Amino acid sequence: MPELPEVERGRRLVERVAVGRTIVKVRCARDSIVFEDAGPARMRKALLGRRVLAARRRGKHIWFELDKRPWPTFHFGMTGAFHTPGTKQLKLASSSLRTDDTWPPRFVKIHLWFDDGGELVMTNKRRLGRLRLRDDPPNEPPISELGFDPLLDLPSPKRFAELLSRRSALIKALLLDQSFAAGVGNWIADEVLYQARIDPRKRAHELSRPEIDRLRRRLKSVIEKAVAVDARKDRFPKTWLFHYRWGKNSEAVTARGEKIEHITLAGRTTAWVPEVQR
DNA sequence: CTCAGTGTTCAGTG
DNA sequence: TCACTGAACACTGA
Repeated sequence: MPELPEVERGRRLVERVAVGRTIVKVRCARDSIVFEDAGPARMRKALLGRRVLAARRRGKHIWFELDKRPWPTFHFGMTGAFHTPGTKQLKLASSSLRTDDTWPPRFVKIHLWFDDGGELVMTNKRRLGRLRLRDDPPNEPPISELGFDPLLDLPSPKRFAELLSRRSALIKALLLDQSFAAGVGNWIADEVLYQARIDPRKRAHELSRPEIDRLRRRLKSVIEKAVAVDARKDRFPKTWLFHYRWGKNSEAVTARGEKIEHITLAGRTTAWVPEVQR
C-alpha cells in the first residue's frame, strides 16, 4: 500500500482513532524481523498505559507522540497498512469490490485497544515493514536521514533547481532516493515524470530549467491530488498514467492512446511514454 | 511451478 | 565519494 498518499491516509486514521486516547491493551506478533531492534516485548511495555498526543508523518514513516518516551515509529514496507474495525479496506482493483470485514485481519503485527473502546491494527503481509522505538523520531535515523517531504516542505523552485544541479544520478533514481525526496515511490516517480514530459533516463543535472519547474509542479500536484482523494486509486484522474501502467503488456496505451514502454531503471520497473517524454 | 512486486539496504564494482 | 547493479529480505497472488 505504501507511498506517501497511502501512508498519509494511515496517519489520518491514527488521528481519528488513537489521538487523545489512552492505550489500555497491546498485543504484538512474535516477529523479530518487523520488530527489528525493539522487540515485541519492549514495544508492548512502551505503549501500554500511554496516552497518544499526536500522529506524525514524514515520507513513508509514521510515528506517535506519546505522553512518555520512547515513541513508536511505523514503516509499512510494500504491504503494510493500518486498520480499524469497520474500516472497510476497499479492494479497488478491477471488479472485485470485496470488503474484508473480518476482524482482526490477517498478518497483524500489532493490535492496540483504547480507553474509548476503539482499536487499531497494523498489518504487514510480506514482513518488509518495520516497527521501531525512538526517543526522538524526527531527529534519529532513519527519519532524520530523509530529504524533503513534498507535502510538508517542498523546496522553492530556485532551491529545487540547485538540488538537482548537484546530482548526476538518473532522474528516476533520484526521485526514488528517500534522502532526496521522502515519500516518492515507484509509481509516483513514473507518474510525475510522465506528466512533466521528462525522459526517466535523463540525468538530474541535465534537466533544463523549464523541465525542472515542470517536475517540481507535478511532484506537488500529483501528491496533493492523491492525498486529497485519500489515496483512493479509483478516484485518481483518468488521465493519469497510473491506470494503464500495470502488467507489462506490449499493447498498453494511456488514456490518450500513447504507447507505454516498460524498462528497468534503478532496479525497478519503469513505465513511460517515449513519444511524450523526451 | 515461476515470477513480479506501491520498499529498503548492503556488498561489490567502476 | 558517488553512483550503479544485483541480491537479499519474505511471501502472496497471478
